[in-house]
Amino acid sequence: MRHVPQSIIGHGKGQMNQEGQTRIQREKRELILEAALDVFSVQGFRGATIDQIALAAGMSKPNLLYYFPNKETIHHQLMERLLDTWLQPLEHMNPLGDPIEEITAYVHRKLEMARDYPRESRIFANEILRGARQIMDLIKGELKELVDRQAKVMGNWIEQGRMADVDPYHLIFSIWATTQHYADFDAQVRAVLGPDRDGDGRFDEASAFLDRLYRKMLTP
Amino acid sequence: MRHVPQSIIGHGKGQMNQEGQTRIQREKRELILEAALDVFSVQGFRGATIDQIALAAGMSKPNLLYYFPNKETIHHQLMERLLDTWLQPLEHMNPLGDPIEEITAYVHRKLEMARDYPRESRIFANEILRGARQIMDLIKGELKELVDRQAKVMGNWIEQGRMADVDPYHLIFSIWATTQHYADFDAQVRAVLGPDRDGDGRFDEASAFLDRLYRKMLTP
DNA sequence: TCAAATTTTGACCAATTGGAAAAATTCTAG
DNA sequence: CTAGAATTTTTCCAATTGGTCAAAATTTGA
Repeated sequence: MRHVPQSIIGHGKGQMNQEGQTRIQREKRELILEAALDVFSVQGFRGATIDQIALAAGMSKPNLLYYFPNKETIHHQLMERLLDTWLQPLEHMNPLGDPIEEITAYVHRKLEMARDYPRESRIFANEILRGARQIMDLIKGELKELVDRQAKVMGNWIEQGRMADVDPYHLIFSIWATTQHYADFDAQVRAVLGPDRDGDGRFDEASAFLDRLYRKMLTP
Repeated sequence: MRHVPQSIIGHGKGQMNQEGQTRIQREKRELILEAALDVFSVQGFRGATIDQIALAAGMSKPNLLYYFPNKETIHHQLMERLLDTWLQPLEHMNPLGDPIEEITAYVHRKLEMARDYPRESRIFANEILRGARQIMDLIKGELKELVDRQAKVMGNWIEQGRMADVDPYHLIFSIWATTQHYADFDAQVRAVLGPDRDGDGRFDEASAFLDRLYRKMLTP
């Protein structure tokens, strides 16, 4: 009989723990998602094959399909978990801090993420380019709520005359755009800057540039 | 015998014109590239099938393959032609004009392109996300040369104290990022702004926002 | 140790897809 | 009109790929 690992707790005289997952299941799922991150971020959803992911995870395709029912589920689950990481910097904006420092700090954190987690950035870019079909619920839910909340914080700052009067939503969009650009369009950035400025130097330059850009814009 | 439409001028007692293309060839190639733009911009390179493109162009798959030898060639040729359109706004920057007006005008033109030609923007985003394998030569050639040239123009403006001292390359990147964001990440932008601000209003808001952003940054 | 449960494997299948070959049809210059 | 060239259609194929299934191997709690 085919065994579905997502079985209910207490089913049979199982050897599962409280989470309904065995040790091996936890480890292998983790391994698969990590491999999927590698493959999806380079190949996109349609371009990635289950075989590639399985290979990257060091197992056979049927073995992988023992842990996830299909490709879409892998992708969706990966997305869900990445969104949290991805939004974290925005959560950390402190309403009690100085507006300009808070926002530029956010810019820097976001740029660091583009540098340190380019795979995550590219997977999102890919998914949203395609219309975000698989995560539209998350975007209209979790993500929108967070943005709405922080936009309100900025709105208050503006009312108090502590930062320039700019549309908070478009401000956030511009921060996303300018920072993620260095991950998503890396190939172009490198090609244009040339082999001279090849190391991670471009991120330092970008950091200085964006700092000036936003300080100037936000100063009332 | 299989006929290769790309035959040499003067071969046989052909009925071709000077360009080595018959009327039908010109029309059909055009039709195919337009259809390919539709399909590739939505599905990406791997996701698009020759069948889909053929259907969109109103012909059969083998018929399409009479005009283009394979999928890659269609994509590459489409890319080549789009790059010109895409770079045009940057060419129009006038070294003799006022720096701030020239650059903000560029921003506005670029934003209008994101609004009016989102398919083109998305195809590029997709290609560059994938490492730009198919157009790296164009990026390192045509595109880089244009950027280098305009970066030099900006460098002169900076030397003359007519605009703030910012890295021209990162300035250009930021303009690309912020404007194309509204085409490439359209799904997210719409979802976050909600159904209220649904029309083309977001582009007007973005236009005002970016105008302020760059005027403030560029003023010495 | 051992039996039940879990994990892995190997063989397999059906659908999709890129592309080839050749016959059939349609154009077009003279 | 007509012959040769260009275009379109029909048929087909091989590779890839998502996914299934049953049997074999391994792990685990008692």
